[in-house]
Amino acid sequence: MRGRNEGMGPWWHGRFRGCGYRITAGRDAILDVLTRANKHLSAEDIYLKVHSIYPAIGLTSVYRTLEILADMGLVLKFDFGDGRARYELAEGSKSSHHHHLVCTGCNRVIDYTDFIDEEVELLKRTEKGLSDKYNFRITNHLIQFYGLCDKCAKKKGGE
Amino acid sequence: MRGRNEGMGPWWHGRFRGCGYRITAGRDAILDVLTRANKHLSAEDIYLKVHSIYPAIGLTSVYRTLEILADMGLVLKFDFGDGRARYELAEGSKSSHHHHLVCTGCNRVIDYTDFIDEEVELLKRTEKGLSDKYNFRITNHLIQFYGLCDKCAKKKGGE
DNA sequence: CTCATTATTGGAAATGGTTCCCATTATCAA
DNA sequence: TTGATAATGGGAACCATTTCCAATAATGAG
Ligand SMILES: [Mn+2]
Ligand SMILES: [Mn+2]
Ligand SMILES: [Zn+2]
Ligand SMILES: [Zn+2]
Repeated sequence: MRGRNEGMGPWWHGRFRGCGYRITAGRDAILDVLTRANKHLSAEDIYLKVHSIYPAIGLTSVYRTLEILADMGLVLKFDFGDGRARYELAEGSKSSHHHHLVCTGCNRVIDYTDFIDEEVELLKRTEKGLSDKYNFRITNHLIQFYGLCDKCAKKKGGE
Repeated sequence: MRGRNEGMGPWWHGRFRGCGYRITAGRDAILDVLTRANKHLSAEDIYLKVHSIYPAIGLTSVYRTLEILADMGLVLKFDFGDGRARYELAEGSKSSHHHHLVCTGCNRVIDYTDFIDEEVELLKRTEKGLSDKYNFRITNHLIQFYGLCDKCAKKKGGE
């Protein structure tokens, strides 16, 4: 009845060691926060959350760790147009592959998975075609829709 | 045999006046550069090009004008991950709607229109669905593929 | 055309997210 | 346990973009 991870650390330890990275308290805490988070956090958001658990953390280390995680493909880095990068754990236990709906009025971001199957299917074909034609090794894609959320549309429409 | 624009200024003068904006030499020069450009220019790129034609221009005005143009939908603003915004004239005389292929190795960007019809058709359906479900007024979308161009793939593969 | 109104301008300074630097510390293989 | 060295944190540097404001120029009324 024991969990099958009895005795070993969290899932990401293996990935880290595999890439030659050391396991540190700071990195553990950052992954912890990312795993727990359901929103799209900025580096400072993450720094503050980690800081309350592990006060020795430095903002610089947060940036460094996020860069490593992004390189390893464990987190995704987004630009939603508010001047700071946003991070979220890539496809994992909780989250599944999704795209974003961004309100240009209030910067609210909605994760959507509707139509994701059709989209992914078309994307696969497109990727294949583009890879062949332009000799590109495609590793990732970004799809975002921009517009006004209900509240912002009302606000603008009412004036 | 005269051009049908005899006597009136360039095409964007109407758009500007319609929005209550004044026509200035700086704005004319910026639009000129944007119309002529075929690459994805940064604000500084534009500033330098305009400066050689109209030396009185200031970088601040370039930023201001680009913001106006983006708001009016005449130019599109992109983030290709190199730390500065890139601008291109929206669907116009020369350019047609297209998406981007971004090399994460050297930051090269390729405009592609392959599959654009299928993509746009799916996007339309997706937009409709998302608008209804999330009550969003969608005005725009962004699609980018990331990967390594042939040169960068070779460089990494060879090591 | 002349003039008054006021949007626009350029330059300098401020902003703020991110990166760099480096002396100190912590990890981990041997 | 210990040595090699990866990782750290904090302050300073970086740099694209904004802010500020006095000077200027575009526009419409007369
Ligand atoms: Mn998301
Ligand atoms: Mn383009
Ligand atoms: Zn909104
Ligand atoms: Zn490349």
